[in-house]
Amino acid sequence: MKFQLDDFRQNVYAVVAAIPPGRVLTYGDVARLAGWPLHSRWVGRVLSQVPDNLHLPCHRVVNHTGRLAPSWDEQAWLLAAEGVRLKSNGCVDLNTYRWKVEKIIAQ
DNA sequence: CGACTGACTCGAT
DNA sequence: TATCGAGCCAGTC
Repeated sequence: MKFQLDDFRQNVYAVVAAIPPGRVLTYGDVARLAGWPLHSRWVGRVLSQVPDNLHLPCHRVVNHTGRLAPSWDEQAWLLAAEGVRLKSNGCVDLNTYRWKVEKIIAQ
């Protein structure tokens, strides 16, 4: 199956939209759930291009260490508003907030 | 065609 | 958790 950015993007949207409030996912998780485990980098690219009118909770997506996206200060604020407590170094506590899900998109 | 880039990840330290 | 290095993959120039 050839990689299609449009399909991938749709899956990413679906995955991100399904993240419950107060939980977070890593880019790798989103990529895996979207059906393309090796495209974690593409998740970041897609999320950076997601139109505002979709109102996706992309602030609930962080990298695998819990670090937030660079040059996006609003993310920390949004997370805090949902009760996600950041560690003093600005990282999300993945052990506490990482969303544990097997699979939400049928391939 | 090739080099570079990135909101990434993983293993070792 | 932090840092390093190597691997990753499609887009861009």
